[in-house]
Amino acid sequence: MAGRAAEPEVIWARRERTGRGPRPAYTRADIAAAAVRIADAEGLDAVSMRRVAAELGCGTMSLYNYVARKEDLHELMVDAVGGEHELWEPGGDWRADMLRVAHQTRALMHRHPWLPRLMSPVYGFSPNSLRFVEHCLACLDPLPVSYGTRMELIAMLNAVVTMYVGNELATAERTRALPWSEEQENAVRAAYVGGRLASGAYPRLAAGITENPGPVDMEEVFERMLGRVLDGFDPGD
Amino acid sequence: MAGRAAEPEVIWARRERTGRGPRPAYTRADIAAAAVRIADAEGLDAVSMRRVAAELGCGTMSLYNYVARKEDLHELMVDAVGGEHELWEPGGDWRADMLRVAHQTRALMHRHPWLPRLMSPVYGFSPNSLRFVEHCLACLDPLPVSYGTRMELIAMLNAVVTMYVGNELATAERTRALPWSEEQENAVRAAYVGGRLASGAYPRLAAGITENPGPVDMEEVFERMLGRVLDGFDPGD
DNA sequence: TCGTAGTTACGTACCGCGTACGTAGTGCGC
DNA sequence: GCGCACTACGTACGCGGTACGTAACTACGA
Repeated sequence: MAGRAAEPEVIWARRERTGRGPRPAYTRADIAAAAVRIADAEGLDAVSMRRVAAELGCGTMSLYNYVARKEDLHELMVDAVGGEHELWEPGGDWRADMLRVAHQTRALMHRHPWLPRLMSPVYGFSPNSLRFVEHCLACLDPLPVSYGTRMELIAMLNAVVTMYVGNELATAERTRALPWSEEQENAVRAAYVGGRLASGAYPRLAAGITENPGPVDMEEVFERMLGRVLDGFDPGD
Repeated sequence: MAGRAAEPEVIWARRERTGRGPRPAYTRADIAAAAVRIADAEGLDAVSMRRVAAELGCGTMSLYNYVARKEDLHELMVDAVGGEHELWEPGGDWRADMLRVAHQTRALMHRHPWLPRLMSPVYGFSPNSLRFVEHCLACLDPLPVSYGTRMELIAMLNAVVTMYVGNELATAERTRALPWSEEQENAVRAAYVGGRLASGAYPRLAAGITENPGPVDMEEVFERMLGRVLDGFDPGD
């Protein structure tokens, strides 16, 4: 009957400073930066409330004055690195501009390998996310399709980039905690898959591997993928 | 100096029964089924080693005879529901067949809302995953492009479907643990975004919302997306 | 045939996690 | 200048993954 109201909390909807009481010792930016520093250096799993508090030099529970849940800390992190996106004046060639966006996103994720894991649709409303989408829309001004379609383009391009780079980085991020190296893990997996393919149960898969046994050029694949996504939206004038 | 070897462990590479010692009380299928049951009913976060062991009726640590890490349990889950994919004799129309694959995947994810979260590239080697990819390749037999390109098509389609359905389900899965409803959360977010848009800082975003204020038909969007992905690979003969 | 080695089963224990709660201190607004 | 809303943070709870030790059990080599 008593208890608390249990109203939905969206961190961006609450102003950072309320006026009353002692001035907070840290800003949201400070906290986000500390968390990002830890995640970059030690992986996302090292980002705990205690660890971030220690990094800041304050008590663990003090963090809860700034964020209601750990998840909000993640939102702060995503927004913070989203601010690293360089926004330029679109040049009129929407295809070139969107390619540049995609490459920038990929670079961002390489700088912060934990980012793909935190890329969630529900985080799409942070200040820097809004800015980013607005910038994409500006790049798409010359594209003669509805806003709805433009949004779909942006969503799809981001999804594909996130998935692609997530794949690129997954093993690396994963094996960070494990007692063996990425190469060892890959070797064991390759040996296992090789054995399965040799069983003859997957003829096409085997043929695919045979066709191109060497390591794939990931840059090339990425480029091709982007091209295909954009093709799907090109009215072809 | 002593310690253990610390060799990479891939669960699929080790046979289920070794012959020596008492016969195991459960099969991998039993364990996977128990975990899936819990995840379906109570969400992925309810799937803990203790909880799964309780569901099976055995001691917690007994599970570690079957899986080396909790992550392996996740692999078992993904593989188990992957077995629900219905594989048919491809009919010669690769486009229709791949659309059917995509719709089936989406249905699978709706049945198991935790699946998108576990869809990781490193899980791509389980028996049922291999079967699934082989089946997709069979569907693509009529498509006159290299195996490499076919693999890229499969990867991209799966990525897009996973992202799309993940978005669809994210809030639902997320708010399961929270003390307020999905509708309340959405309302608060919408109010916040409305306020930001009213600030005038994001004119194109605002225009986009104005253009289509009603709720979007997600089915339609899904269909359009699939079409675009496939278009990108259609040589057009 | 019979050890014995490789397994299974599982209780106990450790450490780290997110976070509820209570208390003390602080400074703006009335 | 009083009071209240806020900050700071120590303590504690319950739960998580899992290392480790022990006891029972069974297929295999001698």
